[in-house]
Amino acid sequence: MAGRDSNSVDIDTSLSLVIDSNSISNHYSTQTPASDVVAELNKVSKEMKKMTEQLIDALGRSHSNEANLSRKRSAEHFDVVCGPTSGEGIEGTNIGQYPIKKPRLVMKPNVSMIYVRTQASDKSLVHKDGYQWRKYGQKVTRDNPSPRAYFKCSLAPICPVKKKVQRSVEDLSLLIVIYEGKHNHQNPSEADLTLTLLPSPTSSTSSEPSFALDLTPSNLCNFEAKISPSISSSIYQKLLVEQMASFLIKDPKFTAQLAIAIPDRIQQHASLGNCDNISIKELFM
DNA sequence: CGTCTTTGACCAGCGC
DNA sequence: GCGCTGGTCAAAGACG
Repeated sequence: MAGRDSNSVDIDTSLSLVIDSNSISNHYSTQTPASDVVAELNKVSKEMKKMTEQLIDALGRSHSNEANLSRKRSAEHFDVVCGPTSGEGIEGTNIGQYPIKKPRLVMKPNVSMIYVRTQASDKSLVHKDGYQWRKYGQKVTRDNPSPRAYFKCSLAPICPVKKKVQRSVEDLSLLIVIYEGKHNHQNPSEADLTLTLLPSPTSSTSSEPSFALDLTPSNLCNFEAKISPSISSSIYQKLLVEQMASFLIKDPKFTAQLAIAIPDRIQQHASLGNCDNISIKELFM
């Protein structure tokens, strides 16, 4: 995989789409009031929309430069496709004003890429995402002196997901993680993160409704789609949301604050007689 | 002893 | 057909 002459180059250099888990962790301190968390959620949702537009713009520019690409293996045609969007790819979409050339339209389904900021001193290619991986290879590629590590989901062959991890050639503290496929099982580390945001039959006696909020990344994609319906058809927004969500939901401080904030907001809506079938968007807007 | 990582060899796709 | 390159395999070693 050559970062220099694929779509990833523009993401890396001009957009700098990087999530720093440490900064998120510090940001949502346990001292943060619930109302501040709600305000932050609003802010984050707006930023996500803005970043999505920037990403689409950057990718569009990279597509416009594709005619200058040197020879490339078809397998090297990088696919920025997120999550369970099998068959969607970029095919058939027209990102902004930039046309997409046909030869690059052969996309692998269920391929996504994330950037992870790590300690610059950390030379390992370990990226902890909650799933268990088995390393099956490592290779130094032509365009990057840093080795690329190949991982399979530890549940293989039941789970066909693979991931490739490599340090950015331009920023050694940046880890590029490319996922291929979709897990057909639950993330072990997320299994206990499921709160309740659906009307519960057992809560009928209480004035405070019980809810179930599924905080798995796939569902947060839906959450984001509600936030910005104008670009909900974009496949790239899922990439952004999954990346952000995966960090947010793994931060115990953030989830704790969210657990406090949600019932608080629900109660506010309930007091306005407005608690049936409430969406996340309505809850925080 | 079982599991995981390392690493050289091998294979397949692509351009020339 | 050949060389280059990325991806995968599998034996050997490390580790708990």
